[in-house]
Amino acid sequence: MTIPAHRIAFGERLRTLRRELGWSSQEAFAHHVGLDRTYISGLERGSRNPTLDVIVKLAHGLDVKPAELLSTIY
Amino acid sequence: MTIPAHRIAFGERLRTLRRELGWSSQEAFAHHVGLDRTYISGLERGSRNPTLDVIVKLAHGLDVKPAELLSTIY
DNA sequence: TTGTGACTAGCAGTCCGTG
DNA sequence: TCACGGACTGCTAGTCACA
Repeated sequence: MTIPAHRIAFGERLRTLRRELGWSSQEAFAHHVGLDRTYISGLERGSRNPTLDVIVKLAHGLDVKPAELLSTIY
Repeated sequence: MTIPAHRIAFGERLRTLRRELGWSSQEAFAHHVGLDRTYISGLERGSRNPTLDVIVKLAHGLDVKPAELLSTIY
C-alpha cells in the first residue's frame, strides 16, 4: 500500500504540532482529543485517511485552526 | 441528523470557491474533479463528511491549497 | 440546475494485543 | 513510548432514479 504524499505531510504536521503543544506521548494526546491511540499512530504515519470531523477534532485538541493542520499540504 | 457547524462552513466555502473560480454548475465542476454531481451537492450542503483524500482532490480541482478550503472553519 | 433517499463495497475509527 | 497486527462496527465513497 503506497501512501499519498499529502498524508505523509499531514502526519508529520500532526506529530510536530502535538510535540510543540506539549503532548509528549500519542496516548496522552489521544485521550485528550477522544480518539484511539492506535489511530493517532496511524495518522502520524500517514496510513490513515481522516475525515473532516476528525481533522476538526484534532485541531481543537491542538488549539489551532483546522487550516493550520493542513498548512504544509499541497 | 444535525449537521455540525464546521461542515456547513466547509460547504459554503466550497460553493463560494467553485463559483469564484468560474464553475457555474456543480455538474461541470464535478466532472472536472472526477467526482459525482450529487456528491458535490451533498458536500456543499454539509450532509457529507469528506476524507482528507477528497479534500485534497477538491483543492487541486479548484487550484488552491487544501488549507485554503478550510480557512473559514473554526 | 440542484436536492434528496437509497443502495453496496470498502474504509474510518475502536479495541484487543505484541515486541 | 511507539509501530504494528487482527477483528470488529459504523460510516463514507461513489452512484442512481427521481423531484
